[in-house]
Amino acid sequence: MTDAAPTLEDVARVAGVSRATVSRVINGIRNVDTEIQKIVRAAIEQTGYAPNRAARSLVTRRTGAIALVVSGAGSPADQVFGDPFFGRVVSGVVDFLRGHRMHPLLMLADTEDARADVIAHLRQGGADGALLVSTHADDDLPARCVRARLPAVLFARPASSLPISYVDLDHRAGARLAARRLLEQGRKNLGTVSGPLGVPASRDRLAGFRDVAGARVPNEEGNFTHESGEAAMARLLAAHSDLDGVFVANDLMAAGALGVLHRAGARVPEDVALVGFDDSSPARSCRPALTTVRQPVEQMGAEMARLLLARIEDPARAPTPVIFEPALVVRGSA
Amino acid sequence: MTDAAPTLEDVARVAGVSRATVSRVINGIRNVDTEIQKIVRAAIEQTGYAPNRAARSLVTRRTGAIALVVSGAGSPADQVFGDPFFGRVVSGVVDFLRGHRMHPLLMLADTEDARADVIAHLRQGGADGALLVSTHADDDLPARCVRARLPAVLFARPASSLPISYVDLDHRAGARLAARRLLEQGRKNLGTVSGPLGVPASRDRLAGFRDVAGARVPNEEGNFTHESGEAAMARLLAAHSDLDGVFVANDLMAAGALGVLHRAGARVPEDVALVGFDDSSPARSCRPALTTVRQPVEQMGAEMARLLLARIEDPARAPTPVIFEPALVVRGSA
DNA sequence: TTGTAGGCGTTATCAT
DNA sequence: ATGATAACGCCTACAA
Repeated sequence: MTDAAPTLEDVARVAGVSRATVSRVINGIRNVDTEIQKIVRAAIEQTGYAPNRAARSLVTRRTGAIALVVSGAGSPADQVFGDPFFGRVVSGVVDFLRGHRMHPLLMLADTEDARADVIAHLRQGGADGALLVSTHADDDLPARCVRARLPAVLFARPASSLPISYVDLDHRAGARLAARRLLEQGRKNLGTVSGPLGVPASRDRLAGFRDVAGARVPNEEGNFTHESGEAAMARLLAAHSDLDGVFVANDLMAAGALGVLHRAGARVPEDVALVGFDDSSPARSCRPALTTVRQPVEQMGAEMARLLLARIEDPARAPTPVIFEPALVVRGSA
Repeated sequence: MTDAAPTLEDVARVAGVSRATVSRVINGIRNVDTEIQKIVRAAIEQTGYAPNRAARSLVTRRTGAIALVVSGAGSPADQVFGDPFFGRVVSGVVDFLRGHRMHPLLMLADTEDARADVIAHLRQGGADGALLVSTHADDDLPARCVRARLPAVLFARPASSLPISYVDLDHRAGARLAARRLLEQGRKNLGTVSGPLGVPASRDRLAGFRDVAGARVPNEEGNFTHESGEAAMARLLAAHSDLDGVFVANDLMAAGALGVLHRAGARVPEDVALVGFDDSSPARSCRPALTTVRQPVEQMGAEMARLLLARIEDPARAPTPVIFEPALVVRGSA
């Protein structure tokens, strides 16, 4: 048993044909005699041949990989990958990609060095394109991809207008759903806990809620973590003891808020109705389970991948935004 | 502006030197005149040159990528990537890899086709090696990697002995820690909720708990999900109403158990002390926060990556198991 | 339908 | 210290 991996040449020799013919068989190109196909396949089997990806990429200029980048200054690895939200994005992406025999290359772009590395990697042809999930609105990676003409698709609309495809949710409409639910349940004294107001999605959700609930409903700002949800809810409760309906801008914070209400002796939903956002796993595991606004994250991830592959296929393709509609999921909390 | 990416040749022409010299500068090989280095760097800057990864891989036989495989029959994408545990593994792996300018290629091997794809990908040189995280004990991917002589490292000891490196936790010792804590708190009537007994880690944790708490302590089997924790706790409570100390084999289930106890009117820790396992995010967000057995998952992920790179560097390297020690983290629940 | 031959962009081995 | 030059393994006109 020699150690060098068999090449097209070896297979061709065993099959008694030329390299070109073997290549054709492997790439499923017609115009190859059925009988010869059999012989070639047998030779492939016998030699244990596996095409060399690097050699193939060199000529096809495709790698079969795309970068899945979590971008934004200072987002510690453990915080990002631990977030159930990101897990859902990944899940949707992987699920779509597998059907196309492609795989995502995970990259964390939390420092300038790391961002430069992402760009370099793409420019070197280390991946055919990039899926960008920014954690901060002022992330400059999208613009750098555009400038370098690298195929890329974003999760969430870019802060400044850019010729680039992205997927997003109609956050504002989602928050309106939450407000209406609370109103329909007869709640009179509403309040809300928003996400960090630096990110567009947070602002949109707050705006949507106020569209329906009134521009003056009190808000406390959180940062999407469980702890911040507890803290914000506590502040809200301290300032407005008569609250009977609360919209919390994501489920993780809502779970925290639920605990605070509980310990304050308020029954949910009897005394205070609570609506979350995302429909992520915490929403299902809370007791009572959360009534929440569903964001089809997996689908959004899949769509991102679809847009990217289309763009890779046709570089001239015009950038497209795809906006998803939220839906209210009614459970026990409101 | 032409469209073809500049090559070594282009840079060489601009700098007025040979391709070889440019290559040397790029790869940081000594024996290059300082003055010429400057000229070459300027030419690189001017041309906007970026080395072609495929061409480089073709000769170096390295890709700079490793496969991070979640393996095991039928583990739906959303369940896997949503698991905070997997997020921690990824986090540790990415963190270590970035220092070595390498990136993980995410692959889900939940069907035979997908597993074959993983092997094929590696054999084709699509990645330099694989990190395998199996969800089932009877996963055959590790054996297939060994057979194909593909560098691989496992998370958790393989079911059947295999010449392959792996990282693992001393689960049994961890469970003993939990049992001792409960005993020290003066608890007399202990019970436990185990993970699925098909997986070695679950069996080890149960065995460890019984080492200290007694071979006959009642157990109810769960499957590591929140819901299964609720169900198992409910069964345990129904059969043993006098329980005053419970060890639940992971935090997710423990969070479920906590809710069940709560609704059953049992105060934690006053009436029933509860100890979890993992020290994952739910442990911190529960109220009371969970006393739990910490598993240094991020470190374990990093070590996996370290072992793999060492093996890639030196294919003759002997397989090594690395076992981590658990630690008790005391919070409010026990 | 099949074979021939050139080229993809690097690295690495030689001379010089 | 630098420059030719030969691989690396594959795809793809083009020719037959």
